[in-house]
Amino acid sequence: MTSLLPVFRSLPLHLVQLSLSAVLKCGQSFRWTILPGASQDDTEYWLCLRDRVVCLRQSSNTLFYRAVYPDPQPAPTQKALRDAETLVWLNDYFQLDIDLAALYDEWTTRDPIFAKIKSRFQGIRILRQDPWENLVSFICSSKNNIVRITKMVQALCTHYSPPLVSFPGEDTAYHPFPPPSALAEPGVSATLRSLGFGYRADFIQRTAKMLVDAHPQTVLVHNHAEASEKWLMGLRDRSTREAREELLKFVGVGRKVADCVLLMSLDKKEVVPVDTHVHQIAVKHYGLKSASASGGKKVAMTPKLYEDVNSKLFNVWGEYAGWAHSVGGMQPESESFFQFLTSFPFQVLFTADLKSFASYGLPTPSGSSTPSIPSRAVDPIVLLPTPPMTPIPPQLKRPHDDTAIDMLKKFDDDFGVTSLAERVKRRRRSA
DNA sequence: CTCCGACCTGCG
DNA sequence: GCAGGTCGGA
Repeated sequence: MTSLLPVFRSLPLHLVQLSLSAVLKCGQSFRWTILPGASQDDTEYWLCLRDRVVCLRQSSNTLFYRAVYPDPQPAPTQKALRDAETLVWLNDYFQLDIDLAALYDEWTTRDPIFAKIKSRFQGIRILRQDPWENLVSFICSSKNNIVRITKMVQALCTHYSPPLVSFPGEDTAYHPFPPPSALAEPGVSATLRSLGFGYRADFIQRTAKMLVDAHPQTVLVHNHAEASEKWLMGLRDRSTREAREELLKFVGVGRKVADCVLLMSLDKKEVVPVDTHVHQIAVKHYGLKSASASGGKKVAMTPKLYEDVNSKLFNVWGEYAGWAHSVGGMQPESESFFQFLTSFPFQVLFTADLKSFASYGLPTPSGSSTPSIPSRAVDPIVLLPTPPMTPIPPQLKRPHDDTAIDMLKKFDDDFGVTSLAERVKRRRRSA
């Protein structure tokens, strides 16, 4: 089994430019499989594309990549081509031509609030995702949380797209994201409801049908993008306003979802999607005038308010405001911040790997400021073992000491909030 | 054009 | 009873 996995190739890339542990679980893409290793840089991230499963691993200064195919024994020339393709995909998906360090510098200059939090959240960048997958994923996101969205997207793939690769002795096969035509059939809606999609089931089926009807398939080529997917991709070349207008025609797609898609798959880097938490952050940290006097409790997100928040943050952060929001949105008020803190890889860090916090762009425990980088990061490509597919040990699922709570208190102090430590305690008690 | 309730499911 | 939203009718 292990022998079927190709060796890793390496790409020089500093953690400042990309932090997989932060980016792949922060609510942009919901389809990455996390295979935890003994330590953080043994962790692997797997994503099933149309024709291959991409596997990534990261050390402080290197990104490691390989891909697994349905046909594991290609001709040598084919093999080289595949590696080249994977590298091209990586560059595109992570937008590695964009210098994130330079952007952080610019946001630091423009925004003292950003300057204060940036060291904790290094390497957070916007992915350049597939528009169709992105659209469906965010239709799922309304009134929802990351964990459940992840389950829904996974269910979508296993039920509506044939497995691309599977491994003997493992129960999980890897499925690509299903094409629009697979979700456009009338029966899909009922099936998705039975899978727990709730009211989003109808949105997804109807959106898929609208797309397929408007851009019918003339020729079906296996593993290739359908006409409607290409049309969606073409929105990258339209203006932000035009592209948004098109997206808003779909059911289940309001301003927030449309803006997420514009930012995360249609190259509209200046767009800041506004949710209730981003709104709160804009009021608290960026002096947005609160609509409801001093109370500031629950204000309905009207189109006008949306525009106010949106343009306010654009003015603060500038041309790459949407990218800045993915970092600035990681403030203690934000739900994504909380989910990020309590999500799996983070919790293992809390308990198992405190010394290397800084290397993951995460808060360093007071006292230690030196990120300890494992020395074998120099040449781990062939030597690294295949990551274990064992489930997460139960004792690692929750912090077993109070270190995590202490760190959260430090966050609370720094930001003048009192919620995080309490919320984690509550959550732990109920677990 | 703004306001308001309903909508699935899951978790506190 | 409410959640990172959207729809449709008043």
